Amino acid sequence: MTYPSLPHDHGQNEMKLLERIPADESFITLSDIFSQLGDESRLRIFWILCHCEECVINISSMVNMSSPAVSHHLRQLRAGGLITSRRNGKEVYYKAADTEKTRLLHSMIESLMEIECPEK
Amino acid sequence: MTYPSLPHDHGQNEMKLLERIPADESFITLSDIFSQLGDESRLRIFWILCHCEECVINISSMVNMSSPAVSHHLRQLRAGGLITSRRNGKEVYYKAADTEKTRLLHSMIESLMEIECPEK
DNA sequence: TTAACAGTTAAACAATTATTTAATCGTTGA
DNA sequence: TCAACGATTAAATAATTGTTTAACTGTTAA
Repeated sequence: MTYPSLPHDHGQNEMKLLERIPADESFITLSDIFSQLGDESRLRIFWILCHCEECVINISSMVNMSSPAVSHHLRQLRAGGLITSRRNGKEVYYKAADTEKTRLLHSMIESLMEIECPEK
Repeated sequence: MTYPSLPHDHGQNEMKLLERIPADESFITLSDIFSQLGDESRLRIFWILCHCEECVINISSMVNMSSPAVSHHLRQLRAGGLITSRRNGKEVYYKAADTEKTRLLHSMIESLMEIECPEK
C-alpha cells in the first residue's frame, strides 16, 4: 500500500500519524467546546455555575454585566450543552449540566488554575 | 463582617462563593489558553504536534493550509507556550512544549474526543 | 555571490463575535 | 386585567480574529 507523501520526508512516519488523525468533525466539535470557554466572561459564568445554581439577575450582578449580555452568553453555553436551565416563577435558574463532559471541563479548569495561576 | 448583597437572596450563600472566585487575571489567563484551542485549525495543528515534531511545510501539507496561515497559528501557539520550535538548516521544526500544561491539555483533548466523538 | 528554498511578516480583506440599546415575551401579584 | 419584574430577542455597532497576497528574512548549495 502506498501513501501520498509529504513534501519532506523526515523519516518519522508522518503518514502513519495521518491515518490516526481524528475526523474533521471531531476537531470542529472540540474547538467549539473550547471556544465556549475561550471567552473570559463565559468562562467566569461557567465557573460560577459549576459551583451554584443562579438566576440571571444574580449572575449579572456577580460578573458585573448587563443581563442581555449575560443572557447572550447563557444561551451559547446552553446550546453547547454546558449548562441547563429551569424556570421557577419569574426567574430562570442556570447551573452546569450534569454530564461527563462538564465534569471533565470543570476539573480541567481547576487543574489549569492551579498550574497556571498559583495563589490567585 | 457584612457583604454587599446580590439582587436576590436564594439562600445558598452566593457571597461566600464570591469570596472564593478566582481573580480576573486567572480567568483571562485560562480563557486565553482555551482560545488557542478554540480554533479548528489550531487545535488540529496542536494535536499533530503532540504526536510528532514537524517542519512548517509538512504541517501545511497535513492540514491543507498555506504556510503563511500555518505560520500565523504556530506563532500564536508558541506565544501561548503550547509549542516550541528549533531551527535545523533551512527548516524550523515545531512540537508540543514539554510542560505540565500541555500534557494536561493533550490528555484533555483525547478524553473529550472519546466522550464527544466516539468512533471518529 | 547568487539562486533556490523554508519560513516569517505586513497589509488588506472577510468573517465572526461581543456588547449595547431598545423592544418584546412570560409570569406573578396587586 | 394590568402593572411590575425577570428574562430574552433583535438590530446596530464595535472589536477581534482568520486568511490571503505579496514582500521580506535567513540558510544552504551550486
